[in-house]
Amino acid sequence: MVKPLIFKVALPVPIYRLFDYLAPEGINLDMIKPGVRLEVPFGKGKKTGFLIEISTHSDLSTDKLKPVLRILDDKSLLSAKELRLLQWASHYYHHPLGEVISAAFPTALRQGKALAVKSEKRYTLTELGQTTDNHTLKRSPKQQSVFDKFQSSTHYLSDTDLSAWNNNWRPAVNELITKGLIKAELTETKPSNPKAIIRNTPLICNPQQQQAIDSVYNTLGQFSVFLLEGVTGSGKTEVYLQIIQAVLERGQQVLILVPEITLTPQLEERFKQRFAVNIALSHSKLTDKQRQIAWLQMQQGVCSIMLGTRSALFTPIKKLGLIILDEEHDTSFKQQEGFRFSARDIAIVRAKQLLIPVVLGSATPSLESLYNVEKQRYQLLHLPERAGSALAPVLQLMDIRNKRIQEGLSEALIAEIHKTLAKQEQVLLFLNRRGFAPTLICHSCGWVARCQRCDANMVIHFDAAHLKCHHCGQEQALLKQCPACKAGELIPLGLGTERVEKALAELFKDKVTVRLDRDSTQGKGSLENYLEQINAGHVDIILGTQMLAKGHHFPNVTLVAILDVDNGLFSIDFHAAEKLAQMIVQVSGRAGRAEKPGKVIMQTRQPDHPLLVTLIQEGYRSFAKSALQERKAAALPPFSYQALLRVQAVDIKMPQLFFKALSTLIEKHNTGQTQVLGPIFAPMARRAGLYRYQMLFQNPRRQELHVFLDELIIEISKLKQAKKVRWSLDVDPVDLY
DNA sequence: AGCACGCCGACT
DNA sequence: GTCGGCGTGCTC
Repeated sequence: MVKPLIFKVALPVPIYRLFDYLAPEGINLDMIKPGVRLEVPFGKGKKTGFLIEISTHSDLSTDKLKPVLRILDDKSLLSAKELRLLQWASHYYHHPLGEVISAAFPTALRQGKALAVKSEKRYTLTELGQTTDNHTLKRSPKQQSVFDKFQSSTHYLSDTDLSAWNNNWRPAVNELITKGLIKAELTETKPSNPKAIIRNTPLICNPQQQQAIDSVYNTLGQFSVFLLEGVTGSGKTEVYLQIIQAVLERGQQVLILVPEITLTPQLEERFKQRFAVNIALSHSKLTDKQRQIAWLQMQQGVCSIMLGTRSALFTPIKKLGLIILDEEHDTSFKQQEGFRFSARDIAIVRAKQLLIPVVLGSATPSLESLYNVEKQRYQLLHLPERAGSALAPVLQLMDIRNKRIQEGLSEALIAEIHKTLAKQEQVLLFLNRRGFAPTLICHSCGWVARCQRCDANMVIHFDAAHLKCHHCGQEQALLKQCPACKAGELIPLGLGTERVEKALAELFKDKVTVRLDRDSTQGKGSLENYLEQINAGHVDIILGTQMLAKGHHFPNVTLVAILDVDNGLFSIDFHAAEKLAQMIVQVSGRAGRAEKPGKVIMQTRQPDHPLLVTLIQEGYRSFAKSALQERKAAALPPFSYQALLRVQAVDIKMPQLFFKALSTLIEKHNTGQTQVLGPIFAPMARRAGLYRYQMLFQNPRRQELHVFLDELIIEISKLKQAKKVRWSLDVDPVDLY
């Protein structure tokens, strides 16, 4: 008797194991390769899974196995290497393979839908819709949808669309063309001419830029990691563009990852201006359909450049020749829930696997990356000055101890603002707290408005006349009377952007202030609108939160003030100092241009704080050096490796029981040097109604830590106490909250 | 994660 | 007497 063939299938379920199915009969094994999507019965229903292995063995007896219902792809959409990368990531981050692979696919494909785009042919429709008033075409909904698809110049067309076009729409257009009433033509687009990659000419680079370009150019076709360190305005983008050009000329594709694409429309614009090739975008603001098209276009090699965020990392790419990761220090490259991967770290693994270079860019490189430079794992490319000999902004600490402060603004700062505005220049104020005030307190009895579900105070938002919890999003109407003593006056305590905005309106009556925070830029396009206003010079003072620190550049801003720099100095998380230093440098990079150097003022009550002093007197690199020394002394990353086990539950007892059951297992498996810290309460012990505990594992040897974690995960998934809590393992955590 | 099975309270 | 609460266990 012939042994039946077994398909080992990864399913998008939180289970750390593959599922065995009977292969369909009479399949051609030469055709069916790992990576193909399968429809399989699972429990009561069906699921879309991914073929991982074909075998003749199963731990279960054949009669327990169900047959595969359908093979969804005739060819795997992922290359063997791409599949292997996902398997590596699943293993490294200890996340179930099916969920990891699933995360790499666009939503529709994940759900087992057929490919929306089958044809590899592209068609161009020119000048459609030039009808005269008398001869408007009547279009059926189907025709209309085809018409809409062709509104932009070049389109990637599915077979269905093509036949819809030919059958329904083209005869009508042809008739009008014959009558001379419409100019429209659908032509097959010729493959792009490799000579016509560039629309305009590259800029002339300074020696450092040229050296950076040459260094990467010389390693094309080999694995190499570059850290491109350059301040704002040093011409990093031009370096990217010229390296990309070289890769495109080799007939290869490029993947560019950025922290938040909505903040970098100018980057996209520069790519479009420079290159005549097709560019795919991938980020969360696009529809699922748009993302899927972009995904397939990269997979099939139709687009040459993909510009995307974290999740774009897993896009299959036919001929990937280079990965660029801009603002590499940015923690949004680390996914903070579910599959907690670092797009930066996996990008390097992907590059290594494909033998291609990867360029990490930043004005404020992460300590890990600087350490890797020191260890000669990465090659440093330094762009030391602002291109066009612009001057770097001057950083200065403003001691506000014992000084009069009006709504967060010292008199000296107010004077500086006046001075700047008098020169018709703009001012940028930075306060990383939205809302009016972070606390509502009773003047009579001391009662404080707390969130019911979190260990946090409710934040006052006068704009929306609400109290809002910034941790769980819960809102309630603004209170008029103290609910505790029914007598006292309720007073807003502390400072938020709304409050400063109000103060600015009174202090600078004839000036225009805009506030940029998550609340004020809710509406679609409203941020862009504000930015336009600012750059058109209609705004005098810009006030905002963290979102100002990224991407945008305001050439007419010559004064930047960080209102409360001390806030970042006190944190239990050892990453805080690094993040603060990066924030300060990034914010100061928003200002000034060649002929108008910027000035950056930091209000502080800790003017002697070593972090601030080092940063200001000696710059980011010196700060990083001393911060790395501190990390080394404390054996913290990058001198050791960490994983954080987070556990939460509505009932406070459940995490406690969980850890109690786990502790003996940890002892049993921890035969190496893994340090176990905790369990302790998370810094915010209760959030959104859940009690949160955590346990930190640390080991100077990565391999040893991972062996331990592997064993631990197996034990946890067997643990019955684990079913009563929500637990997750965060490998290389960047946020210990 | 879903989903069903299973054993205890307020309803026609 | 039933409908349904979510605790428990399984999914090839």
